[in-house]
Amino acid sequence: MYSSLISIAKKLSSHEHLKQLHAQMILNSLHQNSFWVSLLITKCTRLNAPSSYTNLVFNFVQYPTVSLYNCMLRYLSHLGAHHEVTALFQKMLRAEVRPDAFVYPILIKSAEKSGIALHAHIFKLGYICDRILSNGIMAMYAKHGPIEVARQLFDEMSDRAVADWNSMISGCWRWGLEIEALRLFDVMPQRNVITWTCMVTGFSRIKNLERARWYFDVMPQKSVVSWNAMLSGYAQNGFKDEAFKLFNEMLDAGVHPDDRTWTIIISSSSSHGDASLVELLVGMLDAKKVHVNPFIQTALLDMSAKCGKLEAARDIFDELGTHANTAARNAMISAYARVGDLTSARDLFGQMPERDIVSWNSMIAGYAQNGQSPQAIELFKQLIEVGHPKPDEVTMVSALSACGHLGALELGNWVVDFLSKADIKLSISGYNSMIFMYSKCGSMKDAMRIFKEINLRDVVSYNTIIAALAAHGDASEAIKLVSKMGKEGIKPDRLTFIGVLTACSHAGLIQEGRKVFESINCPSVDHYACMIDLLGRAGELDEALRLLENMPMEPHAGVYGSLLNAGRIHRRVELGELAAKKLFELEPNNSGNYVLLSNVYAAASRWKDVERVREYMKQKGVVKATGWSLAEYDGKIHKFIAGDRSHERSKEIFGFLSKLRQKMRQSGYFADKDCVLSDIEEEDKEEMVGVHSEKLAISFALLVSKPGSVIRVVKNLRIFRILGTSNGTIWPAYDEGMVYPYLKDKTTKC
DNA sequence: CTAGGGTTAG
Repeated sequence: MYSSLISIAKKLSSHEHLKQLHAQMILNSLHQNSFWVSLLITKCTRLNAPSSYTNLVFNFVQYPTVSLYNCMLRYLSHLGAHHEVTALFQKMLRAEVRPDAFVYPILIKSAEKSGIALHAHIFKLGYICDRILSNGIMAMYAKHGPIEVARQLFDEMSDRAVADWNSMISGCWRWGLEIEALRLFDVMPQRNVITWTCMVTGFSRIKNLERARWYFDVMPQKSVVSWNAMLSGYAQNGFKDEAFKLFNEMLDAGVHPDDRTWTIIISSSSSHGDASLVELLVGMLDAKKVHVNPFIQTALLDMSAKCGKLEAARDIFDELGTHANTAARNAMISAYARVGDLTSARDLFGQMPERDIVSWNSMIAGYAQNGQSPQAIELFKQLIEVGHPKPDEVTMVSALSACGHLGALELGNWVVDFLSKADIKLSISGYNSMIFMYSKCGSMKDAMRIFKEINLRDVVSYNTIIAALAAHGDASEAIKLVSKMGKEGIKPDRLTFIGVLTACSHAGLIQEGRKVFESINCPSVDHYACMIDLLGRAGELDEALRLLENMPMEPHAGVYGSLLNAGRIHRRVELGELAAKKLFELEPNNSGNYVLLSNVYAAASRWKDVERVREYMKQKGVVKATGWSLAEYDGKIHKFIAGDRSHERSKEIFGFLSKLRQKMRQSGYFADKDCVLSDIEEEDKEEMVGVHSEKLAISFALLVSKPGSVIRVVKNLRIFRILGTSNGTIWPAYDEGMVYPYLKDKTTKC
């Protein structure tokens, strides 16, 4: 009677088969039989059956035996449902089913993965003498800390098995006790493959690939796990070529890659973004008839997405169906975010049954990288409100970057404050994003402070601070830093030179700029654009033109843009026209170019030509991009669009603006053109085009400000600090450094 | 059913 059941059980390889078997069991009235249900649930574990189904099967049984409980606990633990493990264990105790020796290793493993302390207490009560259990408990402390407790248990052991040494060594590596791990390795009486593999992963983790490789090479035998460990070491540290080389060596050595090997290889080739590599790998998987599990599928999904094949990624995602775990969903979210489809990303994010920190980070970064900083910050605040999962460095990098793009210093300070209170450890990239935030918000002092405080800097740290100095026109400091980075053994890259050249340009340092330009090994188009900008701004327009004509590559829009701007500043209409002509070809829809050309004519008082450009724009259907400004007030960002009345206090703002103007006119006050509130003559034109966004922002700032408060209005590089309404003084915040030199000394009183 | 290796975010 059971033979047909056994034959079904043997070939179980899909969820469908599970259902078939269960149906047969019901037919044979075996769905109450602990033995058969155990068998089925063991299969469920292996095939990652959904918990809804497995729970159904389990709940059929009225009086489960100990071993059936064990199977179910193992299933839940495998699934990562550690709270359910605890619950089921308690249910088992309530049902007066006496736990046998097999249940504890399952519970310990679950406790180990989840760090649920409750379990540990249960075992400590009397199972410490069993060597497997004592190892389990020690391993738990080694993994989750405190490592000292693990050490104490280890020292108390009467006779230590290799497994105990291995757990302890692994724990030492995990908690950064490199020296102790090495010492234990040296003094232990016996070592096995696992011990050696521990050393390989240990050294990989601290990025010492050479020593990791040394242990890998000298180990007496290797298992697939050892190969995987070494491969993963290379992959995680960005040594893709070495990973591939080792993978080939592995195949040559006749070692069969397992599913984890494939996962590592696929994910490490993801960053290549090379479509042909996808085909190669998929071909290999086919040829070797590899069973593609959800891990491999997720890696494939991610790789397809990174090669720009969103459709293929979505296909894999749909194929995964119920097997799509959090990681797979996260991969899909970032795939959408990468192409800018934030709606789909957010939909998926909203539908997730469980969200881990990667889910939040993917979504927040998605917003931050697609120019939607307010949404990024909004989501970050939501995460803090929910309280879990705990934000990590990646979260903070995105949040800080969003604050930086908005110029929101108040928010930025809040994020930094949160970060230190939550005790989130930062690496170089975390500090770099802090430097970025401060410098974008105009707090050069803080940016410099962080830059000096961190003892490890990389090329990104330097590029960030140099770009900031460039924006402030502090060229001498920028040049100093380049030579400093040389002393620290950091090689300047493309972006470094762009930064220094920009700095020279803003400070008008032609000689220094020339020297820097000549020192660049193989200047790119961007470097030429910077150099032409530098020469052009400084008035050396003929030299700029010569440089342009002798470029070894085709100039891009940036190069002509620099020339056009130079033509405007120095009223060289013919150069401006030349540049504009090229720009209209290269970027026919960029309204900025048309505006710039009309400014060239305006600067030369050729009003007819100004009109002609405007006509030309209309004729071509080019719409001038709407201006916008931001004001940060009370931790919130207020956005103002030119001529727009959508702000909730719009009425008051417009009223305030007109009062302000009256006051200015009465006092006969007149300031020059760069002061936003001063260009009264433009008022009539505003009737047609709408009020400039910056005026709205500043009016708002003045309206809400209390004496002594600081309100920041940010647009491009201009930050206004409001000292109070009593005398209504505003000025560009050059005290914080964030202005071009030509804005200096432009203080307005209203 | 002790100890080593996997997917996703910057």
